[in-house]
Amino acid sequence: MTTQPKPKVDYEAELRRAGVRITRPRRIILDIIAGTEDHPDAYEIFRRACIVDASISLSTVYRTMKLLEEHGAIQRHAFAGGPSRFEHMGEEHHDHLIDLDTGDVIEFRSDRIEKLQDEIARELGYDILHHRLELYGRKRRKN
Amino acid sequence: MTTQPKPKVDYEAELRRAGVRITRPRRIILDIIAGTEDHPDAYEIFRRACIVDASISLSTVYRTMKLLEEHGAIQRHAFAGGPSRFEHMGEEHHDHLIDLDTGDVIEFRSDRIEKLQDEIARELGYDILHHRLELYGRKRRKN
DNA sequence: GGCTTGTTGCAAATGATTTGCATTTGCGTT
DNA sequence: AACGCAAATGCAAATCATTTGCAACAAGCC
Ligand SMILES: [Mn+2]
Ligand SMILES: [Mn+2]
Ligand SMILES: [Zn+2]
Ligand SMILES: [Zn+2]
Repeated sequence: MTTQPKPKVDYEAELRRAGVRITRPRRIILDIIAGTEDHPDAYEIFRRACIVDASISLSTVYRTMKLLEEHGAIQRHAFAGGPSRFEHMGEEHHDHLIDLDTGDVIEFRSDRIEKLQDEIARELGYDILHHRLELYGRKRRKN
Repeated sequence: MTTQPKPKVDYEAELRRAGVRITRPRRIILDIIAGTEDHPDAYEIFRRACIVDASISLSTVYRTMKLLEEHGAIQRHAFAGGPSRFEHMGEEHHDHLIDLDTGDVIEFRSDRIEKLQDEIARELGYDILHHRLELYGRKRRKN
């Protein structure tokens, strides 16, 4: 009955194609992360999944997050001082600004920074496989 | 007896001034982090401390790291998939490139990236208190 | 040298995440 | 539609990094 806002990608088909069994818990978890724009942690996903099916276990959430991560369906973020948080793999890469007062996570993207990172790595003789850029701050006092 | 390569800052005096008691374990740990240029984790610091005084406990290492961090004497890094690692607070800020094959940590600094970060935060209405920029990569294949 | 209070070592507690295992289930096959 | 088997699940117990309670101990001050 609960219809998710049309997901950009059909993860279910994609995973099935990769030989992954689509079980009931997996489908539920997949719908949750495909249907949200925030960055929930494992326990929050578990909580939301329980609303749909109270028999789902936290272990399965963890196992599924790892599986989805390995298949490139989701991304894991380890923000400072908290458990891992997840989000569906979006079309375009972005980094995050964390509001230290509210905990809000704001997404942003800077092609210039991305480019500079590549240049730096190149100069050091490296190829970047992935990176992590997080800004931690608070709302500017409008004085 | 063990003389460290002249530390840039006299943390001991600095801490004492702040009302922190300089105990034997603290002095030993302080010497270790002041005298190294790498990024050891708590257990590695514990191991090195034990060479000087086998009675030091891991708890004390953890407690001391937290204390030193609060007093701005050291910096804590939580690189992907491992325990926290520490380094003495250097004169100038820098970010890190982690070699995924060897685990080596390479330091770098880009004023342009630092500046862009500020601009981005400003545009979003934020002031950055601190940030985290880590590049994960591997040596470029010289082909 | 003794006093007061912060510090230590040790063991037990925590929080996040993983894992062993017996039971269940997805899904290609009959 | 029922079978069969490997893969997935739930639950409890195990791990890992880090923290904490508490009694014994030691820094800094008179
Ligand atoms: Mn995001
Ligand atoms: Mn460094
Ligand atoms: Zn980025
Ligand atoms: Zn930086």
